[in-house]
Amino acid sequence: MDIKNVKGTHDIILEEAKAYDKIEMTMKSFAEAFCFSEFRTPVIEPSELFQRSVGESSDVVRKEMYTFLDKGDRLLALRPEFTAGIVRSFVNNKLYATRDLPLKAYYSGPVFRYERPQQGRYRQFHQFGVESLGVENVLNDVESLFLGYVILTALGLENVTLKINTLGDASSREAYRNALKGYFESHIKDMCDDCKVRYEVNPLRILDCKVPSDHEIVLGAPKMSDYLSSEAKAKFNKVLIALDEMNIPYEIDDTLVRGLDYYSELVFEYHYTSKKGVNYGAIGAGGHYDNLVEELDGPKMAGVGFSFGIERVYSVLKDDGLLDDIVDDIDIYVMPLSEKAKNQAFYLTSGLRTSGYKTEINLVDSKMANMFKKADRRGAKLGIIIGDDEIANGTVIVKDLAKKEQEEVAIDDLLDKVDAFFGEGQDECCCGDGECHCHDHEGE
RNA sequence: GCGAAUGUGGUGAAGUGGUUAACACACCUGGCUGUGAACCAGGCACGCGUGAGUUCGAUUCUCAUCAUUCGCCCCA
Repeated sequence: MDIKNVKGTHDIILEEAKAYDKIEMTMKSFAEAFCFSEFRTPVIEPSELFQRSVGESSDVVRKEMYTFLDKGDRLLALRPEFTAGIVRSFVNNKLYATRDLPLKAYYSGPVFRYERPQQGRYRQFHQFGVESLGVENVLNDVESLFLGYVILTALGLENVTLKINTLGDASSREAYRNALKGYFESHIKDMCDDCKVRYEVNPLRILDCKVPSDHEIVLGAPKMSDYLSSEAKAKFNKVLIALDEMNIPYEIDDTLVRGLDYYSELVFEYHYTSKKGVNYGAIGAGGHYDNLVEELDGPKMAGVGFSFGIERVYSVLKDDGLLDDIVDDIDIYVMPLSEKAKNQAFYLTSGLRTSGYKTEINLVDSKMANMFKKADRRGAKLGIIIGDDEIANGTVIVKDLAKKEQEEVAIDDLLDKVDAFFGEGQDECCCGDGECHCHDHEGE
């Protein structure tokens, strides 16, 4: 086939899909425990939504958005992130007036950015995240930050580095912005083209520049911390105290600015280096925003949130061997030995399936040896063999595939036999209803 | 947007300016017509990303193009 997946997209299939499911279930269950509620917002939104929220000066909007005209000449965009859509939904549905605040939402789904694909970077990728809207207490900032930390820990990641910084409140940023403008005024002519644009739209972002010659200049720039208002300092300190109290290790990184324009006050990133020493950079990030809700025509209220890149979390977990326990094994493999036996075996298989056993049947003509091979490949624990002799006797052969022991069982006794086999030596199913026998209920 | 590497079957891959494109794994068939191993005998790329050029002749050389992967920027 010469039709291939679109550049930068990837198929999440089979065992990988199973792993993604586990990751998302873990994230969701903790979000629920923190009393966040799920929001499912559209993949397509008016392009303007992101221009106003994420910001014209951000690379995400400037050059990475998937925008297009629909048949009604509306300029739409595939969402490059979730926050804008969540806030839009919050405002459209007037939740600020009808629900208790802060309104706490979580989300999970695909997002799109037109970038050059490479390690840990896709054009369609998946994010899980949360937003608290209408926050007044910095402890709500800490709540989100802590949730992200708890999730990563629960997934088994031990050496998460939490980097935090504060961008200050409006007056702090205004003062700092002016200071930066003043500092860079004499240097800007020697700096890269990106920085020239940043100088005009958002001088703060110049600090993020990685061009070596520019970096020299950046080193001499004024520091945010010197321009923080006393209120901003106090807020940031409250966060730090809370983190200390909760024994969450962090690093203050005063070069941390974030690429989306709506952040103010607290910003943070979760970094990770795998046990093999591969630095995956930020696997999740977030922060506080004072003006976004108002910017999108809602009341003046602050929000805070973070998001994880599921692909990156997956890579990190895989690299550290934390996904090795995920298997897609089946319970029972049914092997009919004749055309006539296939029918009988099929009815029997259907019965086992409705009883909750993951049962597969071989319906292609195969030699017995091949069927055993297939049973092994699928990880089946039990084999059921049925041939013309068994049909004549009203029995089947039930074989413990690991022990290679078998016995002939009357068809009427089959389910009891199977129940007995899977009942013993295994923990009681967490569903507790005695019906479900699958082994995949971790995280439910 | 910039830079680098790679492109041979189901998979991993070797290879050469010229007759049958190694080898291994997987898979299929038969030996063995009801039991998972092993063994034996066969089968499995009319094709070496695509297009053009050089040449008597190209999978092998040149150019272009596309794709993949990786790095930079930026980001999850």
